[in-house]
Parts: sequence; structure tokens; C-alpha cells
Amino acid sequence: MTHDLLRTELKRRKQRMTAQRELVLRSFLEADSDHLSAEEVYRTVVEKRQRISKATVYRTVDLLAEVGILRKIVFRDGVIRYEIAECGKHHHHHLICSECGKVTEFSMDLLENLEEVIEKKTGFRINDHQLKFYGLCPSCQRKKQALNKQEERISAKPTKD
Amino acid sequence: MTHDLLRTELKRRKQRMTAQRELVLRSFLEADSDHLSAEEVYRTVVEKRQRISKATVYRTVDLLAEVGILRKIVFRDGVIRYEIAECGKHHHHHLICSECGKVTEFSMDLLENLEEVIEKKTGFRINDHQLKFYGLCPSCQRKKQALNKQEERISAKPTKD
DNA sequence: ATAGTTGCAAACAATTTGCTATAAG
DNA sequence: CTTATAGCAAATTGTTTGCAACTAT
Repeated sequence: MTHDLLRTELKRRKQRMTAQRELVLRSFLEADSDHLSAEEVYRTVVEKRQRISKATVYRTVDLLAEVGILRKIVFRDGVIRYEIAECGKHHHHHLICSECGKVTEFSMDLLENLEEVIEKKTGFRINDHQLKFYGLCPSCQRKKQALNKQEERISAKPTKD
Repeated sequence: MTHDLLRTELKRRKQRMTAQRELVLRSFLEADSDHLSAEEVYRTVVEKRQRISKATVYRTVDLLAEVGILRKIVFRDGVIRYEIAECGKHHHHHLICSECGKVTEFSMDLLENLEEVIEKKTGFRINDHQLKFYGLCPSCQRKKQALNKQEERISAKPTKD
């Protein structure tokens, strides 16, 4: 259980288990979405009528990531999000719609071996990797297609150029 | 030449070629580092004693990315950077040191086919992907090792615990 | 001459920091 | 009782926007 893992790690570091740290961790465990931003965690906690400040959220997600319970993940909007670093090593990756921002996950273990290859090649000690695909989700493809047709109709009319 | 590509694209969009747009593009072409942030582009231009404002830099890198000359790339610090989207499709990927931020590039075409597989599986229309490895560069590995030894020496002394 | 583009300063958003009061061990 | 932590507000950092002045076409 992630909970105990946190307690143990905190003890090792001579840090304390607090209500706020529990609340943040719980937010991730109970969230609909994976990958929450600090802002989202904050809102989640506040909506449950629990007391926390944003500064604490920022400090806590950072701590949880350092301890290895969360993984930092940043899409192209530059907002820092976090997701639970699932126990085993089976990685999942992200498929992001450039239009609506929708994020879909999919798993693929193929890249674990690759880490080793690259370690040997470069001398880096790799401990994580992230693969992201960017494109248009089915729904946005349809929207864009509809838009294109519309534009064709307009540019069919003669312009003074 | 990337230069002409920009001119052509601008004409198509009824937009104009300006000194500032040239300066930004040139910054990328002549930069030591790939992946520059807007801030870095700004400084580069100013150091050459050329006139530009930050707002223009932001607007221009955005434009260049839209046109396909640059590619947006965001590491875990959440800062938006851009790199030249080299002509052919041969992708390169990034190896980032979590400690000092050093970025190393390496290429690998393996993932092109994968895009197709995922398109079929998910219905997304994929147009880009990014693979990043995080870890410790050789130099930071050494530093960390040295630090660990030091800590051992300290904790070897008895503590009142 | 007609838009598109710039620069500036102000607005905004995300994140960090300094400090006092509080609470965990 | 000691020291880590929380909360708050102010400071920083990265990015966007409104608008008047400017300039490519």
C-alpha cells in the first residue's frame, strides 16, 4: 500500500506524516484522472472541505515525487503534472490530442531493454523514460474536416487577389 | 533552406517577413544548443545588439512551430523550448540529466512504424512523438557517489537515537 | 494606403520563498 | 519540548494580451 510506503520513507528521512500529506496522496489514489496538476490537487482537497494551502500542495507533490510515489509528467502546455508511479515497472505512455488536450494512455514495455542499451552507449544511468505521441483524437479529426469543407466553400467564391 | 520555406509559408498565409522573424530563425540556425527557450532566443538576439521584444519572440517561435519549422519540446522543468524540426523524418530523442539538466541527443527511427500501429489501435491521427529518458549523466553520478561516501562517514559516528 | 507586426506595459498563470504560528514525534 | 511543517502573502518566473505606433507589401 502506497500509504505505508510513504510512512516508511518519511521515517527514514526524519520527516513527519501530516494530515495534508495524506490528503494529497489520497487525491491521487481517488482521482478520476491520472496526471493531476498542483492546482487540481488543491481544488480536489478544498472541495472535500479539507484545509490545505497551495504552497503545501506544491511542496507535497514534490516530496512524493522525490520519494518515488509520484512521477512528474509535463505535456506541451508546460504545466507540471504528476501521476502515481505504479509499483511494477510496466510503463504506460501518453497520446495527447493537440487540439482538445485529451490524454489517452496505452502501455508498452518494449522500451525497458532500450534503457540498458542507451546506458551502455552513453554512460548515463537511466531511471525513467517517457514516450508521448501527439496528434488529433478522432473527434477533433471530424471537427477539422468539417471546418475544411466550409473553408473550401468560402474560397470558391472569387476574391480580389 | 529553412529561410525560403518561411518566406513561402508566410506568403501563403498572407503574413509578412520581418527583420524580427529573421532574427529569431537565425538564432536557432546559429545556436550552440538546440532547444532554446523564448528567454534564450531573446537574449541571443539582444546580445547581437539587434532590436526585439520578448512578446515578439514568444509570438514568433509560436508561429515558426505552427509552420513546422520548429518543434515544441518541454522537459520536466515545465519551460517551453523549441528546436529546429529537421527536414526528413529521422527523429532524434533526448536524454536528460535530472541533476544538472544536461541534455544529450540520440537518434532512433524505430518508432515511426509504431505510430501507424497506434493510429489503427486508437483512431488518433498521429503527427509527432517524443521520447525522453531521464537519469544521471556520468559526471553527476560521480558527484553523487562522492557525496554518499561522505554521508556514510558522518553516520558512522554514533548518534543519540 | 492597408493590413499585419512590433514594443511596451500591464495582466495572467504557475511556482517558489520567507516567515510566524502550529502540530507531530 | 523540539523541530518539521503549514499557511499566508509577497516575490519570481514564464507567458499572454491590448493597444498605439510602425512598416512590409
